[in-house]
Amino acid sequence: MLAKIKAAKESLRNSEKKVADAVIADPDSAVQSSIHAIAIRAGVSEPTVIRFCRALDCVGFQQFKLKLAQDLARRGTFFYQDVTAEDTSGVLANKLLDGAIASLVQIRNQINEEALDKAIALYESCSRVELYGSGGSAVVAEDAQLKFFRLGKPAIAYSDPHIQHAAAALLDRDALVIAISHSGRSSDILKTVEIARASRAKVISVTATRSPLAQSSDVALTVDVNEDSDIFSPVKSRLGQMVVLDVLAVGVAVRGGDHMLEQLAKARRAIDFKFV
Amino acid sequence: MLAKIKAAKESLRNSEKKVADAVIADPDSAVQSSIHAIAIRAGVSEPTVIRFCRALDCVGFQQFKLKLAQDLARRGTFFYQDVTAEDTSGVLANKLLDGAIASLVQIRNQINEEALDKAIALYESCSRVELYGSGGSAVVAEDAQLKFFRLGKPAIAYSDPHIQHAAAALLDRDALVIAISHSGRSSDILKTVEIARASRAKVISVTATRSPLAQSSDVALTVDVNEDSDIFSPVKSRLGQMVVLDVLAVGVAVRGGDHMLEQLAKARRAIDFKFV
DNA sequence: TTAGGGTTTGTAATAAAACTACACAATGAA
DNA sequence: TTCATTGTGTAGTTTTATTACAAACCCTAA
Repeated sequence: MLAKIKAAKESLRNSEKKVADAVIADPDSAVQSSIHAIAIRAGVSEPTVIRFCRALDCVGFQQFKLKLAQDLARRGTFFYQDVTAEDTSGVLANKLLDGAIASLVQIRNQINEEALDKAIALYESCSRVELYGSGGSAVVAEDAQLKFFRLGKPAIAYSDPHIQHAAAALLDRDALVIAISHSGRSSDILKTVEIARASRAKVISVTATRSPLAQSSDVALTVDVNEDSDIFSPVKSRLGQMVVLDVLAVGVAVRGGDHMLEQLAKARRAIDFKFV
Repeated sequence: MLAKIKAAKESLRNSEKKVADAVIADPDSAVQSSIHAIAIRAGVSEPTVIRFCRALDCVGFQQFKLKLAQDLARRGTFFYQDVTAEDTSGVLANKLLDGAIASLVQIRNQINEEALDKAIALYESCSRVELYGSGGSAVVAEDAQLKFFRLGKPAIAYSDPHIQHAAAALLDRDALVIAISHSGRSSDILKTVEIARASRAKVISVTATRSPLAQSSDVALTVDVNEDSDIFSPVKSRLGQMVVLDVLAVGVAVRGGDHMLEQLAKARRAIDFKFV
């Protein structure tokens, strides 16, 4: 629509051109304005605005506004923008959400199907799962625990590194570790994984590509995200980790066939009803 | 917007529900209709249609139509698809990520700037924060705690409803509660908030539009998401809640000026290095 | 240059849509 | 049952969009 206005502009009458300029100058406010407001802003009369709409193949002003609104909604995908002290809270929210969306899109484009299949296979051949994550990643580990313990095998999350060490030492070859870390460079988690592997447990890591943690695990589900703009701890990678673990859990569930899916749906409804 | 309508439907009055049904049944024609036409199709009076729009946080019918139109325009980029047992893990991952992305886009389009400003003001005027969430929302509460305790005021998260009750009873007028719940209908969280308000604490809720929890809090930061396709507990609303709380925390931080932002950046680097 | 055709634009009136105020009806608690 | 509260519709008001028409403009040709 905006393109259409620009293209049609030359063939418009003079005062209609003024309308075109006013709309192009600030399309966002145009969709919220009445004919009256636009007429004033363009310095023309109200019927001129209607004639402008008709020139653009719209039956009236309302339809024009609707088409323009839909156009604006579609424009511009999502990208990072740093927040500044001058942003209103609405602008701020949009920037942060755009960033979060952009990072999920990035993850979507980076999925390693092979790793995912391997990870699913590892879950299927294990008898229990332990999830390790500290700091921000502890939250992700707990969230994943909620999913995995419904899949039929014991699942437990530890966030304290000392307890992780102790737990890892008690694992055996039937245990599966899921180690979560944004950077994959924290000495605590590396030590924990080392101990776990010494106990012959399998290790899936959810972390950054080619990080030490990724390299020392059997399968790495990588989550790489542009974190520069995060003020707090990395929210975006947290979101990404949660989604990737959801993918893993759903992947396992789907392999279990319709029966398992139904059971999970039931479980979900029961829990939703009470808790969420 | 459609998700918002679905989420709010239960809390609407009977004849408003008829409007909701009519809109959901054929949203495409709804955006082209006048109040009159929609009123007839839903079998209600015209003011009821307007009241329906207002219930959805729109200032009037026009704004409602505009938002709905934009919503419809945006759909189709990323959209929900149910997973099936035949999906390869790659397809599965794409479907789930698309769904997650779509839900964040929805949230982005629903930001209530006014509520956000109020929430920021509430934080600024409180002396400490308590975060309450159970089940899946407990994870979100913990995540938010990590952010808020860096902002300079004590912040603590409780996930056990009994402890929440006890904690809420001990609050005073300087305390701020952030209550997190997907449905906003769990009796536990409602009871907790009731106690908190009796203690004269302020309450921000992160929950579904017009849910009982939203209605019984001072400010509601609404997160409405289409959860039909989730196999496990609502992942998407979890993501949304986390992002919304991130927006709130960043909003507070930004109001603190450049000095605060620098400090947070420092804190972040220190913690990243060690933990994440 | 100016009279007359068409074209462009605005004014004012009309129609339609959105919205408000209020009153009646339904519902639920005392 | 009565009273209070909530919900819903009717009728009127305001705002917005649209139409009809006339003034202004511009070009061409006498």
